[in-house]
Amino acid sequence: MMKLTPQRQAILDIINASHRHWDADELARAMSDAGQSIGIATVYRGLAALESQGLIDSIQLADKKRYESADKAHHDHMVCTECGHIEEFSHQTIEQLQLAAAEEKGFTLTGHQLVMFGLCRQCNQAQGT
Amino acid sequence: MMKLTPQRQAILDIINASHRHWDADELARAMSDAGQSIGIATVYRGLAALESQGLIDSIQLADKKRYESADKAHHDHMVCTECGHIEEFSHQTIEQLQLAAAEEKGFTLTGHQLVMFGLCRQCNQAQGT
DNA sequence: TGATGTAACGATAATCGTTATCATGCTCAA
DNA sequence: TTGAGCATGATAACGATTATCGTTACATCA
Repeated sequence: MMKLTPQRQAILDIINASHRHWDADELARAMSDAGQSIGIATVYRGLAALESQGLIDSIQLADKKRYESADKAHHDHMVCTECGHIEEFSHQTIEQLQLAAAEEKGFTLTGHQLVMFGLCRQCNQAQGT
Repeated sequence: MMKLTPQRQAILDIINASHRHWDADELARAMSDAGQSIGIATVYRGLAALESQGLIDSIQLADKKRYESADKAHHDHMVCTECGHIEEFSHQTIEQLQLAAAEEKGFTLTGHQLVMFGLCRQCNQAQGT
C-alpha cells in the first residue's frame, strides 16, 4: 500500500478540485505557483501511484498522458485538434458492444480507450468565419 | 503531390505484403535486412507522406505509432498487453453511435481511435496454466 | 531513545520515439 | 546543360518519461 504523502495529497487535491485534464508538467507548475515546489520525478511517481490506487484516471494522448479526477463514472473523450479542448461523453451501448466484440475474439478486456478527434463547437464556428 | 520514391515504394510494399502493424524501426531493419538500407529519418518522412495520401493507416499506441496497410475497411484494434498481439475488429454500430455522440456535443469528427487492452486468447490460456 | 529498515523525495542523467537541420544528390522541365 | 525543388541520410535536437542515486522522513523495535 502506497503512502499518501503531502506531495501526493497536493497533486490529488489539485486534480480533484478541477475539471481539467492535467499533464505532469502542468501539475508541477501549479504546485510551484502555489509556493510548494515539487520535483518533476516526484510528480510522475505520484501520478503513477495515485492511478494504481484508482484515485485518479488517465488518458493517453499521442503526445502525453493526462490525468483527471476519478470521482466520476467511466467516460471517453473527444479532443479538439484545434484548441485542445477535451469533452467527455459516455455511452452505455458502446461499452457493451465493445465487451461483446472482445469476447468474440477471445480477449479478456482490462481496459479500453476511445478517443475521438475533431473540431469542437467553438472552433467549428471560428472556422466558418 | 508527393513523389513515390523507391524508398517509399519499398516501405509501402513491405506494409502491403503483410498483415502486421509496423513501427518505423522495424521497417528500417526490414529494409536493411533485405540489403536496402535506409535512413531512419527517411522512414519517418516516408510514412508520414504515405499516410497523408491515404496509402497506409496508422494507430497511435502509448509508446509509438504503428502502420498498416490501407487495403482494408476501417477497423479498430485490440492490443494484448502481454504479447503485443494486435487483433482487428470493426463494428458498424459502434461507429454510428460515435458519430451521434459527437454531433450531440457539437463536434465535427475528423477521426477517432478505439483501442481495447486485455489478454488475447493465447495469453489467457498461458495465464491459466 | 536511538538504531534500523523502508519508501519517498528531488536533482539530474539517461532513454526512446520522433522531428529538425543541413549538406548532398536526384530528377525533370526550361 | 542547368537549376529549381524535393528527397535522402547522418546526426543533432527535442520532449515526455523513467532510472539512478544520495538524501530525507517516518515507523518499528530493541
